[in-house]
Amino acid sequence: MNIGTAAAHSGVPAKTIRYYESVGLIQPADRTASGYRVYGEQDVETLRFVQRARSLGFSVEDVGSLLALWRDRSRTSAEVKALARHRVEDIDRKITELTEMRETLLHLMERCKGDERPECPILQGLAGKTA
Amino acid sequence: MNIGTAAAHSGVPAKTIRYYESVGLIQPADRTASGYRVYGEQDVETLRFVQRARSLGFSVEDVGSLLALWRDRSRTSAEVKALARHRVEDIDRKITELTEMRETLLHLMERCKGDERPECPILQGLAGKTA
DNA sequence: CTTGACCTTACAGTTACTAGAAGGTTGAAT
DNA sequence: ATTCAACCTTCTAGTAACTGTAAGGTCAAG
Repeated sequence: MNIGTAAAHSGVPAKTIRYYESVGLIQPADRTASGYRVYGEQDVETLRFVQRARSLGFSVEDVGSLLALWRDRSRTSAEVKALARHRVEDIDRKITELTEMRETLLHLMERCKGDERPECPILQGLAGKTA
Repeated sequence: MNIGTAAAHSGVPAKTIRYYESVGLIQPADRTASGYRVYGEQDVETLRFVQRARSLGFSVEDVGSLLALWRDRSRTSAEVKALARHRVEDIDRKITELTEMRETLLHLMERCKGDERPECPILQGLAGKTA
């Protein structure tokens, strides 16, 4: 199948597939005589794997490691679990950070009337005035 | 004061100050005869404002709007509050997304022994096998 | 044999900086 | 007067992970 079909089957845009190939995340596809990339079922599966891992927030580089582990029959499940654990820790850090931003913003908004008048504690807060 | 001092006082790195100037977020600074940028207290305050807004996750473009509102004596607090509300909504969406990623990952990890054996439900899950 | 959908490469743009290179300025110590 | 470090200047390029666009080749159908 051509790249467009592989894209439709895997959920990864054709452009992105080419990009992944260019950065070495996936193997270069075979080509027809005229230069078209050709994909098989196995390739589509790999693409789907990549897609799921990316959607869980693994970086392209992480996905590379995950793919290597996926293909390595001798790897231990501990290695994979460690990567997943790091990812969860990253996520936790981000959630904490976002939650703090949210609190601060809500706190500022609470005191802002949000009417036609110019007085705005939000801007005052951003300006650093404790007012 | 020179850019380094302004950087130290505002918490915005000198390089970043130049960058903000180059993209038009802040006004071009005055220059000495030899070309050094010169800053005053007011500039440092602006920089601090920018820094706080950025740390709350407003984009540089958003901060531009915020700065305009900050300087505009005739603006209504409703305008400012609307920007803040959008930002909170963005944050909420991100938190939801991250929480979902976290759940999925934890769910996969739960079933992975994480020992020396190769069996790994995490990889199977990423591969799309419901196993 | 032309049309339209598909494919190819290559380059620019996105966000918000950050690193590095090459060189000029300043102020203090020698 | 000179030297030295610490500052400043501009410019280019790199980061993550694509996405958009241009210019052009290919394929199957009518």
